[in-house]
Amino acid sequence: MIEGGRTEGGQTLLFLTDEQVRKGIEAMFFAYRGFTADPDRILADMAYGRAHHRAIHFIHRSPGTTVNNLLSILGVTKQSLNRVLRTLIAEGLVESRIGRQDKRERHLHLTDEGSALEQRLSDAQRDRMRAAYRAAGPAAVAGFRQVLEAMMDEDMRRQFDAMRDRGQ
Amino acid sequence: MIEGGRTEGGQTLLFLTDEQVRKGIEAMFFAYRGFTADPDRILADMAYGRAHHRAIHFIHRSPGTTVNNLLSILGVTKQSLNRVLRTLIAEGLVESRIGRQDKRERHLHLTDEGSALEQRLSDAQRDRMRAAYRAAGPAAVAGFRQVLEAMMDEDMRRQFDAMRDRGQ
DNA sequence: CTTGGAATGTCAACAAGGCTGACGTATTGT
DNA sequence: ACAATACGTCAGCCTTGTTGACATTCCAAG
Repeated sequence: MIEGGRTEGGQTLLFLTDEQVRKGIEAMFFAYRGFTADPDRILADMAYGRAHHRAIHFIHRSPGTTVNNLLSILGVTKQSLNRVLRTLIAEGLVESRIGRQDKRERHLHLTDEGSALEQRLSDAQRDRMRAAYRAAGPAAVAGFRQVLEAMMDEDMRRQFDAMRDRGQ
Repeated sequence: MIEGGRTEGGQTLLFLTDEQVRKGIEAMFFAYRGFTADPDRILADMAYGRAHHRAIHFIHRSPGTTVNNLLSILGVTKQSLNRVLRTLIAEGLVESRIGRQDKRERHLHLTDEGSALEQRLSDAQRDRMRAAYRAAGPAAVAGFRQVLEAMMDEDMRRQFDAMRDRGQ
């Protein structure tokens, strides 16, 4: 599928039909449902939702990140994030430490309990992703990542690349 | 990136590290934001949201589809869909025709006005997708689709494949 | 012909998680 | 001293999801 008559220059002619693109859109829609399904199931039993998952994920990813930083990564308002963060701090999953240089800043860390939940959630999500990766193979995964990156907004791609550099 | 020491058997060893998988998860998160950004911007000016877009998309895709059918594609409750559908019908974007064989069923169609909005929305979304496809190239697109399909739930994949067969 | 079940619609109530606007409090930099 | 920054919070609104209850209409089986 998604083949397309290569020209002599290595270009393709047929793979950009509206139908192909539309199928990509729908694949994205259905895949995202699968992508969030497992953590959602876990969170449904608790008082948390997808928003909590996202916060926990990125705090785990960047321990000590500030509220403002997290805000721009998640792309929500501080009021919205605060509501989530407040419950996570109250329940002892996240710790908020006052900055040492700049005391206005709050640096966010997962507690042991927070890390445990993060582990549970990302295990579920990673299992699915890993299975998909395994089924598709490394070449497909490389293509997958290329297309996703090309699909991001500029700002997002910058955020993403910044995290990638650190993560590697 | 996402390389990985091939063994003699054509298997790979290194591309399934937690870090690689985690990056895939984050790529999915950021890319989905980009994916929905353009239609969301258009809809923000109107009284509609993402739910309306989804309904319109799949009605366009499968004209005459029943409410139940749409329900299972979208994966929401009938009450939730009904609220969306009611406004779309009231505003004259969607037409609901009583079934000829089974008069309990309602067959959904876009009106001209509904088609016009669908066009506007999917043009925006397709432009981004098309740009991403073009930037990544056909091989990457094939991999992208493979991974997305592998990421879906069984039921979703069945839905998706059914639509693919018709769409081609 | 009656009756059970299926498909649909509708009302009500509620929750999550977005949003805006306004305001308060430290703290920092000019 | 004063403006700007980082953060928290209150109040209120919207969309979009949920459950539960109930009415209607129709098909199909007894």
